[in-house]
Order: sequence, then C-alpha cells, then structure tokens
Amino acid sequence: VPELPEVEHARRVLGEWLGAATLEGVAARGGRLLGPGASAGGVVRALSGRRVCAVERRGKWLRLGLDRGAVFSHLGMTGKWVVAALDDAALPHERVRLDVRQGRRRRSVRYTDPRGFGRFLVVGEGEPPPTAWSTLGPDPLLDGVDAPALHGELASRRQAVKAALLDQTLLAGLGNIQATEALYHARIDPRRPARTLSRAEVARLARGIGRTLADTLLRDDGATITYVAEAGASNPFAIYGHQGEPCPGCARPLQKVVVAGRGTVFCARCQR
DNA sequence: AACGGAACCTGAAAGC
DNA sequence: TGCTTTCAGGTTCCGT
Repeated sequence: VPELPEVEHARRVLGEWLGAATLEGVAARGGRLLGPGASAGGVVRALSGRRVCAVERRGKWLRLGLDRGAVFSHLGMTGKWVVAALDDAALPHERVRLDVRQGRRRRSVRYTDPRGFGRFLVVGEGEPPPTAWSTLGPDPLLDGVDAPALHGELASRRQAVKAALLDQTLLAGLGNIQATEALYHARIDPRRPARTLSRAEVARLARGIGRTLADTLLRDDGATITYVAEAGASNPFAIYGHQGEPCPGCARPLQKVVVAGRGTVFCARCQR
C-alpha cells in the first residue's frame, strides 16, 4: 500500500540488491501484472541474462534500467519487493522472481502482491515507456514543489483539492495518506474546489506536502516499514486513521468523509 | 472535457 | 463461534 515514501524506500533496497547485477534466473506468473499482451514466457526471455544498470523512481513508479531495455514496476495497493535465499520456496502471492549475481554474491529477489493491482512492465530497447510513466507530473522529492506553478494548475480545476492532489499528472507520488496529511498541515479543507485556493494557501500546501513526505521518509528509512493496516502497527500519522480522536491542534474530534471516492479524515475547525 | 463511480482483487477487521 | 459485510496508502475504464 505504498505511496512515494515507501516506493523511495523500495528504490533504495532494490539498488542494493540489484545494482550492477546480472539476471541469471527469471520467473513470472502471467496475468494482468505483466500488462496487456505480455506473457510470462516473453518476460523470461526478455530479461534472462540482462544486466541492471540503474534503479530509479518517479512518483510511485520504479524503473529498472537494463543493458538492453527496462522494467517499470508499480506496487499497486499490496505489492512488495523482498529478498530471499536462492533455495527459498515461492513466497505467498509471489508473482516475479529474479535470481541475480552481483560479482561473487547471489540473491533471490521476489515481488509479492496479494491483490495483484501492481504492474511489472518489460519494455524493449527503443520502445516507449508506459503512458502512466511518461505523463507523470513533477516528483516532489526529485523536482520539488513549485508553489506558483501548482497554484496555476489548481486554478483551472473545479474538483476538490484532494482529488487534484491524487492526480499523478499534477504531482507524482501523493496517495490517500500523504494527501490527507498534507492538507491537514496546510490547514485546508480537502473538499474545497481546487480553484478557490489562494496563492498563500497553495504556498502552505506546498510546505505541507514537503513536511509529510519528509516525516514519512524519515520513519521508513529503518529496515522495516510498518503499514497502518498491519496487525499491531501503531499509527504514526497526524490524522490519517485517527477519525473520532481529538485533533492534535484543537482537540475537537476529527471527522471522516468520502472525497474522490476515498476515505478522508480532516478537522472541521482547523481546516478551512 | 471533466468528473464521479464502478471495476479490478485478496484478506483483515468489524458487525451480527 | 462463525458467517457476512466493509474497508483498504491505486489505477483505469465507463457512463453522464
């Protein structure tokens, strides 16, 4: 259930596990994950023997640059990259397996995804990247958030500001949690039509985005990422998942509504 | 053209 | 206890 910070963490670990590695053994389960028209056999043929030159992230997408072609990986709602021993059996819901060699060292890197909303798209040399990748807006971490430019974009949209923040062509990497948290930090009601935000409010929003991403990145930098939905995980967010509890700012109970089809927590007093 | 809602899946938690 | 319903940190397609 990853947003930008968790995907950034995945980029870092994949850089370690796959950097300058040769793909010696590849296995994939067919299906939607591989994209329309792609087959497991085709993926195995395209990747076997390839060398990983770069591991990059834009928004919620990962790109594995190869000596010929590339792989675009999206984690969907429940995707995860994990490292295993070469003789480990398939993990639950394992969909892709990359057995690699880095110099003398060998590893087995697995992609698991229970709900299967993720993507593992193999693109050959000279083929264009997936549309979803090439239409991504600025990445807040790589490009920063340009408040005046964001204000200009929002000025032409009637939709709720939270819906706009979830549009990956506007900004790449925000999801339901980060959008909820950014709007809280910026003290803006998530239901406000995007075009009604003043320049000063968009400037606050830009800072709110930076703040929630930095907070979450700091937490995710440890070895293990705990997801709110997982049993026994404590919720580290300011308001996400805290509906009914007192607002950290004013102590009034936090509300929960649906905006753009997604559960949205906010404080009716602090966020206007 | 833009927007809201359903669809795509599985599993954990809440409800009865 | 056990069955049913709801909901989940995402994206895309479809109808209005």
